[in-house]
Formats: sequence, C-alpha cells, structure tokens
Amino acid sequence: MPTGELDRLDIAILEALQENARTPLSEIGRRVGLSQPATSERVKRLEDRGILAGYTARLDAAALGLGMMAIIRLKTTHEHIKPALKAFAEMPHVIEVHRLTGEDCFLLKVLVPTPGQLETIVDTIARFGAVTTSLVLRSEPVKPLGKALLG
Amino acid sequence: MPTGELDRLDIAILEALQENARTPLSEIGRRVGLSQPATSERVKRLEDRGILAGYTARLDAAALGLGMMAIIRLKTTHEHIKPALKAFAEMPHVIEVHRLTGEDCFLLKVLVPTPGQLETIVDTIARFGAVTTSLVLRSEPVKPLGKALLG
DNA sequence: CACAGATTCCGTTAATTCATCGGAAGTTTG
DNA sequence: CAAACTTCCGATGAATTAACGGAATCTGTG
Repeated sequence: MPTGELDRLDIAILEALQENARTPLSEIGRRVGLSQPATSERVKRLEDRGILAGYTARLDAAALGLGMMAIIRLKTTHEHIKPALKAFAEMPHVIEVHRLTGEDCFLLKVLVPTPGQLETIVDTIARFGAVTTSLVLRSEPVKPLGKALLG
Repeated sequence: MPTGELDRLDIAILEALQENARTPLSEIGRRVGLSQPATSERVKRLEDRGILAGYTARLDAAALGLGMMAIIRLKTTHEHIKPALKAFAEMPHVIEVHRLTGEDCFLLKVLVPTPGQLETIVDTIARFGAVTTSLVLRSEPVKPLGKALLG
C-alpha cells in the first residue's frame, strides 16, 4: 500500500488523540469500532510512519504568568539570517520561529509576563533589522487538523 | 502559598510532560527525585489549577499531505470581524486565528496540501478586507516554555 | 480457480502504569 | 505546644497497555 493512505479509522484515532492524548486505547477503539489491541496496533503503525510524531502537554500560558502574546515580524537582509536564528534559539520567550516569503523574513510568536519583557525582546531583535510588533488580543482555540485531511 | 507558585519540581515535571506526555510518572519521578505517587499527586494538582490544560498528539503535517504552511494577515473593518471569525471557524485548513493590535486585525496560520487550496482560502478571506499572504519556508521546532518560567 | 503470503483483526493473558490508602515527617496556625 | 495542614513515601488494588496465537480477509500468482 502507498505510504500516505489513511482510512476513516486512522483519522478518527488521530482526532481522538489530538483532542486528548490520554484517552485509553480501549475507549478510542470503542468509539471507532475496533478492539483495544487493534487500536493499539494502528497507533503504533501511525507512530512508525511518522504521522504521529509524539505526545505533548498543553500548558495554559496565562495560568503560568505568561499572559501576553505578541507577534513579531522582522524584515532583514541575508547576512543577518543565521545570527538571528541563533539569537531566537536563545530567547526562551520566543516559542515559534517561521521563515517567510514576502516582505518580512521572519515571523515570531512570543509569550511574556510583562510589557517590559516584550520591550527587551523587541530591542534585541531590532538589532537584526526592521521590526513590527503586534499584541495578540485574543486567540481562537487551535484547531485539530482532522477535517483538513478529508478534502 | 499563593496560587501561582511553581517550584523546581513542578517546572521539571511540566517540561518532561511537554517533551513527551506519555513518559510514565514513575520515570518522571525518578528524574526529579520523587516517588510515583508524589509525582502523580503533583500532576493532578497542576491539572486542577488549570496549568496543565490537557494532553495532545503531535501530528506531522507534511506526512499527512499538508506540506504547505502559510501566514495570512487580514486588515478589515469593525463590522466584518464577527462574520470573519465565523468563516474562519468553518475552514478546516485554518488552524490558528489571532486577533491583533496594529495595522492588521487578524493573523491566521493555515495548512494546505496544494497552492490551489491556498488560493481558495485567500479568495474567501479577501471578501472581508485586505489580505497579505506569506508562505512559510521553514519553521523552527516549537519551543517548550519551561525556561520562560524561570525569569 | 486454488493456494501461499500478507495484512488486519479479535480474544486472552502477562506486564506495565496509575490511583488510592494509611501513616510519617515537616510547617503553619492558634 | 498542640492541632491542622501539607507533602511525601511504601504498599496494594485497579486500570491500561503490550504481547501473544489464531481466524478472517485480501492479493497476487501459478
């Protein structure tokens, strides 16, 4: 069979695990119509295929005192890219780094406890180029990508 | 003690669970120097406090045929905000929605299998205002936010 | 058409992991 | 100083997962 084939059951299992990675396999199996061993085997196969890349805890940033999220865009020149990446890696509040096409070279997602911390980060990054910072007023809950697989 | 206090052990436990939410509690306990029941109790307390908000599977979007990530920014006017949010909720490829301060009102993260799908999404969103789309060339691995808690 | 090989499933059972309990040690409160 | 509280541990029972052997189905081939 081709590598990338997922049937309904696989998708349902992935959805269940994305919603709650601690749902017992017997419970998932019951929902999708499989026994616990069969469900276990499918999960293992999904892991082996690299589709299921791992399991992670969802932390509440606000409850951790990181109540402020910001998006930082950086427009810079080629020679700054490597040093910038290195600097980002060393900033614990920078939780996502994306290299982009278009006007801006990088888009960062940062979580900070205070505006002062954000200022420090922005100042550091501004050494590499032109920075645009936006506060996140509200985020919708991140969507599980089950439905995106059916199209 | 005040609600929001986390000691070294809590942070270590959260880090371990973020790295792999399926690590046995006995193993986590061994690493941080606690028994399995004590570790279990701390995890439960973190859950009750809302700090540990859940557990989720990490899926490999590329392996799922969603190899193209894009960032879409939308600049629009007040009356479009609610309908836009509703529309975003119905688009399975839109996996993150952030409302921003500044020039742009929304920032979206989308995962699509093909450029054609991206075009469809951009066209739909452009009905609400001015759209700026950037392809993501590369993403650094998302950083666990353990170190961000120490400062 | 039959038959080997492969795949995927099930039921059973062993191994692992988790939840619960009673009690000890240390801290805070009155 | 004692009572109440917290957090820990070890032990044990409950739940979950992993590892079988065998049945059913599908695939390709002589």
